Amino acid sequence: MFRSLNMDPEKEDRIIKAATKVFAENGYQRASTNAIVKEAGVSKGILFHYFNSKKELYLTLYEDLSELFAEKIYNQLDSEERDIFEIIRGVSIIKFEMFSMYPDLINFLNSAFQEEAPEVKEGIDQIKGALTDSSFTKLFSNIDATKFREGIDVGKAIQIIYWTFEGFANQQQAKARTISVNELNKEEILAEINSYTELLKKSFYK
Amino acid sequence: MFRSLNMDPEKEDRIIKAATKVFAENGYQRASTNAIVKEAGVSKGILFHYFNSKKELYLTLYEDLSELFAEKIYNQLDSEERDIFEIIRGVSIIKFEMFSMYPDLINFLNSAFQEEAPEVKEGIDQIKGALTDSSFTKLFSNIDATKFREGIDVGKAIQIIYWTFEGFANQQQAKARTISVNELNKEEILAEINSYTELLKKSFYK
Amino acid sequence: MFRSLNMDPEKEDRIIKAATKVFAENGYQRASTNAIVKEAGVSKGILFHYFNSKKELYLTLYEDLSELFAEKIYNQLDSEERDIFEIIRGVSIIKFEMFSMYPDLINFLNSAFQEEAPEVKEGIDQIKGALTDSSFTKLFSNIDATKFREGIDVGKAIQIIYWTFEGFANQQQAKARTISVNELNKEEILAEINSYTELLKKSFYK
Amino acid sequence: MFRSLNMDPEKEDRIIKAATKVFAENGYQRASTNAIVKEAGVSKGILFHYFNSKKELYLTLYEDLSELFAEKIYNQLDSEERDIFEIIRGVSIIKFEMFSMYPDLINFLNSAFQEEAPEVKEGIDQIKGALTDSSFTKLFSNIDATKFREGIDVGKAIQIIYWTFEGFANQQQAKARTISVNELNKEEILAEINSYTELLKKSFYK
DNA sequence: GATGAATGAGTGTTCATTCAT
DNA sequence: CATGAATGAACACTCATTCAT
Repeated sequence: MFRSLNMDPEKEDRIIKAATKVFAENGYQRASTNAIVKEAGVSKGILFHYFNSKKELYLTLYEDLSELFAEKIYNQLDSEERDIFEIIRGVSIIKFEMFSMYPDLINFLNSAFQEEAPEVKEGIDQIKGALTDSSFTKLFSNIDATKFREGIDVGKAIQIIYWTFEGFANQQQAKARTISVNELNKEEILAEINSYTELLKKSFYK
Repeated sequence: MFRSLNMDPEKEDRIIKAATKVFAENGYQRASTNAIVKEAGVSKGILFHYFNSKKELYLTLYEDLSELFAEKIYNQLDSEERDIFEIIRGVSIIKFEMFSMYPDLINFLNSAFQEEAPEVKEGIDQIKGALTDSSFTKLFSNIDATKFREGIDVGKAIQIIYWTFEGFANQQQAKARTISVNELNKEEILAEINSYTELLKKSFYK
Repeated sequence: MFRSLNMDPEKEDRIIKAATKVFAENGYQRASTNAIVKEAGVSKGILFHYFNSKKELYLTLYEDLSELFAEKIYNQLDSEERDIFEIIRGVSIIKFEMFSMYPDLINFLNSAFQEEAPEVKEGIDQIKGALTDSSFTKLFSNIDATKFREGIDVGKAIQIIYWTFEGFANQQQAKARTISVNELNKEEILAEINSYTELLKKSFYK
Repeated sequence: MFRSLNMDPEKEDRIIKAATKVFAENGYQRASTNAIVKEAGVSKGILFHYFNSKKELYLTLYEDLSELFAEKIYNQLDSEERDIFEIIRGVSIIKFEMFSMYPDLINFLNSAFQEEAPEVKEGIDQIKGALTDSSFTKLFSNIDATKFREGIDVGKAIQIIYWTFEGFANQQQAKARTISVNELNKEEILAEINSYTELLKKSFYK
């Protein structure tokens, strides 16, 4: 997966993991290459030997993790599914599970989403654009419009649904900073996802 | 408005404007006090004479601009209005107009909203909390629930409406980075706000 | 006492006291004029109006407090006394009492004694020289040499006695940093002064 | 001796020497890292690469030079010697010779002895404590008390002897600031050390 | 006389990147 | 291939002194 010249795969992995963690925790600017090499237990030189600059490291990471994430979604999601709520719930659950398993990955992706540093902003947007075109819109392009009530602008309805789940996810993440996730509130969260789903279905569906 | 000891008001203004701009464009961390004093055309010393630290400058700015913004909202909004769509449309329009007049102010507030730098995060949250309690929730506390259809969870419906307009605003802002706002798309944007309003009303209201 | 041009005596006093304290606690270099004016509750300008520079403030202070101290010694000491032990014991006790009443004064004088900052070092030495010549050596110039045993170099013996009490004072001061002085150890200290006196008398006197 | 990771020993030496000199001449506070790197002819970065802060540089220096000094004393002193005058004369001579060879070292150690800067004071005391316990008191713990005259408090007598030589050393050092040491006064100084020794022996010994 | 706003060189420290080994 | 020593510009912040009011 990673475009290695001659990379020792174990060392590769250590750098990837360390960089993901450090970038996720600090954002692009605050993350120092020193912290990354220290966390990875490798030398300074090797980092710049493989990735030529901090920027390239970040963007490579972003691209690869985004792809990994998209693949996961693509593989685990029933591609025949045409009900938008089922699609979004599916995505939410996959995201939720990945967060339990690879919190750094999800945190990195989220922090990248709102990264402001000009050195990488453009690069992020380009990668995001490419990915969105190739896989993300696909997700929403096949929606079964016949389930919506007459007179409803389906495109806009989909946007509303999307923003709702996005807003909800942000809300949960904000909470998660103070309260640690455990089984108890996992149930609660899923229940609340269902409430929003029901409400939107009742409103938009026939 | 600004707690100046005896600041020359013109110099005060230059510092405020410069800091707002530089912070808005770079976020807390990347923004350098050097860039601010250069932009403002003042000496290094004077900045620290009035604001004791970069952190204090940022937080003072945030507090004052938030208040200014909240006041504007408070003054221009009909406080008798109990229809949530009218409230949110009002807020959106005020925001929109302020962005045309003081783009740095709005950009600063938005960037503060998602600021990650630990030096100021807590401070931002505190100020936000104080403001939200005193004025923002007030906005939504008085909603006329009788307009909603039977069986609809009004609290959740309000959240959806809020997230929708928030998502829309973000979308517009993202576009605005590449395309400059002009009269033409102002009309379009307002039209689209209306479309979303109609759609949500049709779905949630009796 | 202080060479005031037109100084408001009450303001004068506040500056003097504040400067003594701040210099005593921080030494010349670390003491900031800001801290002094803040402590004194006066404006920055007035400090530099009366004393033209930090250096002049320090040296003026040093000179005046030294004189004050020398005067106190001179007044309270029996000038007819020709026994060196009585003289030194007298000085020690006066110092000790002054420390209880004006700790900043004594602390300032002590810190000045070992001040390293080149801006003031020379000035201190000059003042010290002048004072020592005019009053301090006088103290020791009149010693009754006949009390010493035959064959003893009286000048050197006096030096030894002087260094002993100086060393003892430093030792006490070092202790005082951790333990606060109270009545109990005041007695102890005086007792120990007496022991050293006895020992030296037994050794040097006939 | 110095805990260098992989320091080029010649560069190491330059930094050490420069820092010793600059600290000795200015004390902790006034000594600037700029002055040190300039004196050493190295880059700013490298100083902080090896020593993480000015404080650490100072304390490392202090510890190493103290040890070096203690070792020298330990090695050159006859450990069987139980006559306090011989011990102290030995120490004085070693100190004197070291001052001729490494004046900065001795000056640094002396200035550290009376360093007031709060950033390093505690650290100095800790190191001093550790050293004193391990080696210095050892020097005085084995004194032959039988040489002292009857009725003399040996502990106090030792203190007097110690303070005398300390006072003498300070006096010489103060002089040395204005007059440079040369062979001529080396002889004089040793002669004077002998006079004080004789006087104290005559007074305290049987 | 009295104020405190204003200056700008100076401080300790950080950091991405390079390169001799 | 791999190391980590080395660089130096940039950073936030301080401070004695001046001067318009």
